[in-house]
Amino acid sequence: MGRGKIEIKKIENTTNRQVTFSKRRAGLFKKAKEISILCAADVAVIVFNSTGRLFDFASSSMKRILERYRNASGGQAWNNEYEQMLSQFRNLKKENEELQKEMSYVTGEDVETLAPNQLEYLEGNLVVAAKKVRDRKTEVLKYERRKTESKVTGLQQKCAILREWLTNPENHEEYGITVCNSEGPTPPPPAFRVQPSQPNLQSSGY
Amino acid sequence: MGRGKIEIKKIENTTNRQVTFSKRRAGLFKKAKEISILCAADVAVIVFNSTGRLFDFASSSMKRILERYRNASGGQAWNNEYEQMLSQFRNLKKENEELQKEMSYVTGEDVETLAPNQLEYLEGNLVVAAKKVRDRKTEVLKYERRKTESKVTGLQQKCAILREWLTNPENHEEYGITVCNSEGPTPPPPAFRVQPSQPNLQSSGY
DNA sequence: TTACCTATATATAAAGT
DNA sequence: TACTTTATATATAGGTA
Repeated sequence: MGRGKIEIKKIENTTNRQVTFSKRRAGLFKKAKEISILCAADVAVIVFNSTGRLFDFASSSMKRILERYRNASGGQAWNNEYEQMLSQFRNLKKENEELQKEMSYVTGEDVETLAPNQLEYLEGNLVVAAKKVRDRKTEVLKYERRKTESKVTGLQQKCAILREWLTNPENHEEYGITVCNSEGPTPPPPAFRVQPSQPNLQSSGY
Repeated sequence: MGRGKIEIKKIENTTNRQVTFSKRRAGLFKKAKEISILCAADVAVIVFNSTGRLFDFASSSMKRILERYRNASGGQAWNNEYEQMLSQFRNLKKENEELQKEMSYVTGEDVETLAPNQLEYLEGNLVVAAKKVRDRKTEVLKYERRKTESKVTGLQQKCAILREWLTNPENHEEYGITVCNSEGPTPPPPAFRVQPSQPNLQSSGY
């Protein structure tokens, strides 16, 4: 339809291509509108031109048509992002429910449903956990005591040095800043990590 | 274009409408294909006919075009469902991480990061939980013992009756099936619910 | 439905302005 | 570059099979 017949293949001349695009886009949208009115159809057209610009037409709400499309196409041609998140979401939800259930067991709140042998096992775990916590508490307290003691020792040494200075003022230069900064010979604690209040726990192994 | 001109308004004759729909749908998709080839455009067309059936055309992957549309339209015309799920997803994830952290504390696995007073508190909770579980276990065991005892009593009664029958065979008809089914007078347990191994825990209150 | 026919309405390629 | 014109290609309404 035009002065000459054209082959359906990419128009290489840029200007020409843009002109044709504008004309045909208008035609396409007009046709879409007509079929939607004539046949009571719901139509959406989405077009990106070769430079990536978006043009769209929808006979009603684009949002609604796309939602409807997602339902009708059975999630088949839906975007990965959505599907992936949906599946991740379900997994998370399941995991969450299990965690909450376990949590309710482990706090002794929802144990009415458990059989005697399960109760036995749970009790054992709780006792072990309590012991671990108690042991750790002891360890920490011991470490802090040691730290404090070494601080005391350090201060005592410092005092001794100061006293020495007062007694023999001519030896001042022999002791430098070194002495003043030393707070004691206590070694760092075994595997003692202090982290901020929100540590990242990725592993679920317990 | 056709034998006669038609007004652009809904075609009331159903057959006619369906025929026109088929023809124009084919035309629309053809035009969409042509513009996509001629102008190197990316085109998607979605059509629902008046009975709700879906027809679609995409010059490349429908999935990709819709994703691209979502980005290009700035999420404006995106479906609520997605946004809502995204926010729910984030909440769940956060909740999940917290639960896992708590779980790791409560099993005594990840207590290195806790301060002495936190350890003290945790230990207290664990001891309380262990006691609750132990108490429940005792309760269940007592209940089961009672049940067994009443079963024994029932059987003893049955035996007595059978012995009685053997002694005085002429009184058989006085005792019916009733006696044989009675397993004892034990009342139902106080708030004792036995559920299958995977109970549904919907409430998160604890 | 589905496909074919054909007169006509429309769309549009290319040229003009 | 953008609008108008115009010759021609295409789409399709209304039939028929």
